Amino acid sequence: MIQKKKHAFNLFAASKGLRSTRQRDSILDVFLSTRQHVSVEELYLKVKAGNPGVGQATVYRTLKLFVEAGLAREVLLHDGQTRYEHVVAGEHHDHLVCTGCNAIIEFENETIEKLQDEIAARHGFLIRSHKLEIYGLCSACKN
Amino acid sequence: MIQKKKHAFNLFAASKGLRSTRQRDSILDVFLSTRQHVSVEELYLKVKAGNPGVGQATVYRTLKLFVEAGLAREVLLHDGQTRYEHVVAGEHHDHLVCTGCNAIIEFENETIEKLQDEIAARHGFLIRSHKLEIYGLCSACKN
DNA sequence: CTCAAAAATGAAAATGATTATCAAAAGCAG
DNA sequence: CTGCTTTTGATAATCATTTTCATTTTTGAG
Repeated sequence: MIQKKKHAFNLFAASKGLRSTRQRDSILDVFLSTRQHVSVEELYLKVKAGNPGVGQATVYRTLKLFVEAGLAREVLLHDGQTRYEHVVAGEHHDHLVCTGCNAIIEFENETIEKLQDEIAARHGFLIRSHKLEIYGLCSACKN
Repeated sequence: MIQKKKHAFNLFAASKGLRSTRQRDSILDVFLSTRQHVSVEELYLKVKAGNPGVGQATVYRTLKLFVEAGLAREVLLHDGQTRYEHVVAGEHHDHLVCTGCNAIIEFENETIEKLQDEIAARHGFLIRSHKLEIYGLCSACKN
């Protein structure tokens, strides 16, 4: 799976005339080894741990490439930082965000997706992506 | 309706020990006269037109009060600016966001709301708010 | 393998939105 | 009015992100 994603990125890179570099490889490794919703800062720190010379501008730049390549997706929560999550082919999930402890619970709901398609169709709208976030308190925080 | 909202804000303000000021009144007026999804900058410019001395820090501060008072809701789209929309009691809508022309189409879907409640219940999650945004191309832009 | 062109990088400066600071002004209870 | 507290405007500070640009790497042609 990690191999598949790396391959996907290489294909993308080749098709765009992008070059293969040490820093892109290590950012990809770290990203792939990561749990969901990493911020750029978190990623930057992890990358630097294994590869001290990498600058954060490069991490920013590279994450945008991952998004273009379809490996990552931007997630904007409410903390003023852009986070990135893995894109798993054919899968889409949404988020329950706990405003108490910042936990994020993922869920999938096929019916909601279908309803979105219907709504879009009704408006002649072509869906590229969507984002559903439910804010509130998780079971631990609501008491 | 505008009267009702002003009243709501006054009640809120009173209950919080907030004072009634010229700038808050005029920011509220402008906000209420506004179409959906105003950015702070837009609001600031409009307020300044009728009331040149108002500073933008005040507009930022006051909008947060409106959110606390339940008159406004934050909407984060993809342009790096926080926007505010009116809260209409008992009504919630979501957005189709056209990435071509930045148009925003609102919609409501009762079934999606219900499904969200079910999902939350299943996770023991207490919903405070939610946000559903569908990105893509509107009928005019998709060709 | 060598080399020049093109692309990528790191460090630092720039940007843009938002927030904090603080002295002066305004609102309000008594 | 008076005095105390909140609010305000101007400006500085912050924070995430982007740009700039000189330098380093990569790559592909020869």
